[in-house]
Parts: sequence; C-alpha cells; structure tokens
Amino acid sequence: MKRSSRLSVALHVLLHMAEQPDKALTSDVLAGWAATNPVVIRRTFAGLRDAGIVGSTKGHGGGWTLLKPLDAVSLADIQAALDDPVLALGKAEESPGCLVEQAVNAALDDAVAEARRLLDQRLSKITLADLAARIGPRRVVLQAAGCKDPHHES
Amino acid sequence: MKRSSRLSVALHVLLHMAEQPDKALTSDVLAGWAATNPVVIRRTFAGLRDAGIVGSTKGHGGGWTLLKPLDAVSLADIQAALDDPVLALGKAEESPGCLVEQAVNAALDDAVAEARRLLDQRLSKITLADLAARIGPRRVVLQAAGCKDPHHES
DNA sequence: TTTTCATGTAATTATATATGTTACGTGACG
DNA sequence: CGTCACGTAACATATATAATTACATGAAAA
Repeated sequence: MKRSSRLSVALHVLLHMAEQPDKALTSDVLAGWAATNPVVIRRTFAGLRDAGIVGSTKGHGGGWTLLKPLDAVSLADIQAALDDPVLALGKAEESPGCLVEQAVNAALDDAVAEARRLLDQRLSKITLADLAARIGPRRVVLQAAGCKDPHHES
Repeated sequence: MKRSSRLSVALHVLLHMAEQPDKALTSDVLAGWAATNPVVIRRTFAGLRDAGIVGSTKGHGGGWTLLKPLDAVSLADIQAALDDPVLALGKAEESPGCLVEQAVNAALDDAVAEARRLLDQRLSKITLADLAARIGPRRVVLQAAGCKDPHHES
C-alpha cells in the first residue's frame, strides 16, 4: 500500500453512486467499483456518514445512499469528513529540544500550512456536480466501459 | 506510510554546520546533531553535494563543509537537491481504466500541483540565513542547550 | 609504504502507516 | 427467528522510509 488514497476512493465511489440516485447500495457493490474490500468502504464512509453526506441502513435492502445533491458537496467537504492526512512534510522530531530544530520545524510548518490552505480553498470550489459534469457527456460510454465489480469477475 | 523527514534533517544539520564555518565535519558529528546514523547523513547529503551546496573530502581530517553563503541557499534549493517527495495525495490507481476515476485523478492532480507550486515558491523565499537569523539572538543559549551528540552521550 | 580515518554505496533489517482480511456483534426486514 | 447488511475490533499484508551492517575507495599521516 502506498500513500493514503481515501479521498480518491471516496470520490470515485460517490460519483458511481450518483448514477443510481436514491438506491441503497451495499458495501460490497461499492467495494467492487473501487476494487477494494467492503470493510474498507465502511471505514472510509463512516466519516462521510457522520458529516451527513451519505446515510447507511442495515438489514434487508440496506446499504448506502447519497443524502445531498451533488452540487452541495465540495471536495473539501469530503476531505474534511474523511480526516485524511492530505499533505505533509515529515519532521525529524515532533517536539525537539534543540532550538535549531524548533526553528526549522516552525518554518516548514508555516509553509506547509499555507500550501494546505490553498489546496483546501481549491477543493472547496470543486463539487461532485463539477466532476460529474466532466464525465457526463460520455455517461453511456462510462456505463459500458467500466468499473464493474472486479471482485466477482470470472 | 512513513513520511520522509529528509528536508527537516538536512536543514537542522546545515544550520549547525554554519556555526563552525569552513571546518570539515564528519558524518558522525552531523549524525549526532540529527540523532541519526552517519550513513543516513551521507545518503541525504549526497544530493546536496551534487547540487554544489556542500562538499565532502575523504581521509584524515576529511568531512563535510558548506560551500555557499547562507543567504545563497533557499529551502527550495535544498528540497530540490534532496529529491524528496514533498507533498502528495494518494491515488487508488495510477492508470485506471475507469473514466470516473480518471476524472477524479485529474481534478486532484490539478489541485495538488497548484499547492505544490505555492509551497515551492514559499520555500524559495526562505534562505538558510533567514533561519539562522531567527535563532541568532540566542546563539549562546543554543550552544549550551543542545543537540550534542546523543550517540556518544554517556 | 602501510596504517588509519572518512566517505561511497550496496545489502539487509527495523519501523511506521495504510490497506486488506477475518471474525463477530448489532439492528432491520421478511 | 433466520438472513442480510452495516459497525468494529483484531489481525495480516504491503510499502515507504529510516537504521544498521559490511565492505570498497581514496586521502592523509606515521
């Protein structure tokens, strides 16, 4: 496994969900789209549920549903809901005693914080609807081309 | 994943080196400041040497020396010399066949690239001299307080 | 010239973090 | 009350990075 890919996975799955609005979809189905495990989906989506972006129901016919219109959810909303460590610069020590290292950490923290603000600002201006629009024109192709459940492929 | 801390380590060590200009310092000494292994220093500093920021000499009395004035080296220079993966957002797949995921990756790549540009721009405006100045006023305290060689502490 | 010291680097091991998987509990629907 | 699907803890696997070991190379000193 590489870097955290939760945001990428979440977006991918949410957009697929949007193609079947108001239909409860199981973790198994969502996991198929993302080529991952149902438990990973449940973990990832737990944050989205807490943020009110999706809802989940148990039992027969249960599953996940989108609760908000696509244009009401920005990528920043999702990012925040996932509590995903977006971008970071490693430090040698978190709480160093050395004054030199404290100064280094402070300078780097400042710079990273600013970059992070810019990224957040950028993500807050992109909604799920925007992404869907980019794909929309080829919706038909999309359905044919892809992202079927690789788990259960034979 | 474990985050790279090469930039942090390099800056810390370079600033300590600046306190003893023109003196060749061994990897062992530098490693002591950074509380790490001499080999890690040699690996990390290899990039800085290639970039002409520091020089190294072998044999008796050998070691590392700063080749440029502090105000001629920006943090961006160091970052670039280290070939350190600064900030990134994980993707589920690097080259997905799914059009939805392609759109998602493209959108995220754009946003991250912009944040990275801002960070680089920010780092290019901070020089080693700037960092040294922040610490300068308490140079004496610094010497007393710390970063002695923890490797050989008794 | 031989010894000693310090870098250069490959190979191996250790550690941290994220994902993948298994197992089992809980609630809802039939 | 049995089945289905989420909720979650526990454990396994994967990968990225640092730490360590080992040895070669080159330079200065004895």
